[in-house]
Amino acid sequence: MLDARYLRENLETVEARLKTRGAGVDLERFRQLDGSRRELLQQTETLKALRNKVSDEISRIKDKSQAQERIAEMREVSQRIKGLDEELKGVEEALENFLLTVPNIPFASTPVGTSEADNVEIRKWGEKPAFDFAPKPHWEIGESLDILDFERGAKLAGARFTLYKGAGARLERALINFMLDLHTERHKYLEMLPPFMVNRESMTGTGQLPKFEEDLFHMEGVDYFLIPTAEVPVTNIHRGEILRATDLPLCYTAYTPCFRKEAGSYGKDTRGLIRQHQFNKVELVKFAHPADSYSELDKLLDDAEEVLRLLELPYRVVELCTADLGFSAARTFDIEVWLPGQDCYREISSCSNFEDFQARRASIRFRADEKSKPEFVHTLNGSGLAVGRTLVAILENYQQANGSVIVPEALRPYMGGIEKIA
RNA sequence: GGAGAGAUGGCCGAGUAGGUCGAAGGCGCUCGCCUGCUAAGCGAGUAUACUGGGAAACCGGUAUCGAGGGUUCGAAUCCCUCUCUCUCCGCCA
Repeated sequence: MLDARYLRENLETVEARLKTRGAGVDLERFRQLDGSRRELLQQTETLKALRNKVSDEISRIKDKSQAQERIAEMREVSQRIKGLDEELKGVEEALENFLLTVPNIPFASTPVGTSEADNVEIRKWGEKPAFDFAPKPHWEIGESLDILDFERGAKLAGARFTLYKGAGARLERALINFMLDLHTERHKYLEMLPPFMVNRESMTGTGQLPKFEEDLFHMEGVDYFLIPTAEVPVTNIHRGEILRATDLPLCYTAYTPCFRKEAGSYGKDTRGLIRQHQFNKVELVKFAHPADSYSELDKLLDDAEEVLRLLELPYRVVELCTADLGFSAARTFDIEVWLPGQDCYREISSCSNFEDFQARRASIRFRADEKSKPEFVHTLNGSGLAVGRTLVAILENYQQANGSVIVPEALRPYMGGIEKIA
């Protein structure tokens, strides 16, 4: 959520910068709502001040029969206050609802673009493997090794669900543990294991609601949502809190499954593990001092890249252009891993700085020092990494001519020492 | 699922025959003084949001005692609904 005061004072600038995202925002509506809010506020508060003053006087009068006239007056004042408050409430709700649907302002240097084609490649790492045979896509490898069962996944739940079997299940689990160990032991993140369902407030805090409810699985009977990413519960850990500046940055990592409806992606990535309703992810989340948030973003990105470097999987980093930026993000770098079976790079991590956008929604603040006023922290997060897609990358990059798959060396301790899935 | 108890400021904890309560007291913390031996004493300060004025320092107004609604001139205090926490019973990995 953007700061109403900042918006009020910089309406044109904000409007121009939001336009680069491609979504037009009618800030005139804001101007109207904000104006009438302040007008109503002044009216009702003036009356309340009067009422408080007279009520105080009444309390001093011993003989209440002497106060009847003023009581009658105040009765009327109270009625007017009630009316104004009701009107004000309506305006404030409308204003709040409006502000909750306005996306974040892109970072100053974010490349301006009109589609994902305008994303900018920042760097590449690793050598694409050379094959003396035609590399297969992971769904073929997985099925012929009998470690991924798409048909039975569909039988159990439906399309976009997969059953992992044997070495496939173990590989997924090994990856989760490998990533968590790396981030906790080497990168010094604190591990969290949060609820996989959250309430409406949490979803609003990170920006999934109110705008994107159709992407979420909602429980029947209770107002809970399945989390689409650990970002939601982990960022909301400090919702409504005031943190100590000396504790920043707070760096958390969490493994969770993620649940997404993938509405609007019919026919897209229908084969294999790329786009599932349920997938595993290890997430990195930071709460940072505003002055440090962009250097923290660089570090977070590097922490995520480290997973691929250790697994020796080729990848590239791209910076998202204004049109491709997520609703809450100010700046985002995607890590894309090389998938030889599909002859393309695919997103495996998305690392963003949300600046104070989520912090304002969720009221996550810090005090620079004892005396100063609380300020909003900057929140950041990134996948470190999407586990299913990492498994995909391993299958495709480490596949052999005979159909087997070599286990990356860094992963072998997590796989009971086995070197090959055959 | 059944029965009961509770939710006050950073923490602890007063405050229910409605007014002088943004809220006693203590702890903690900050600043100053004193003292001097590793601690104590004294004084002052110490919530947040919105909003009006001001260049600013700052001054004023309103709201907030779990959340929302009601009664009343006036509610932390009375009434209703909800949420959460705790205890006991049942069930259960």
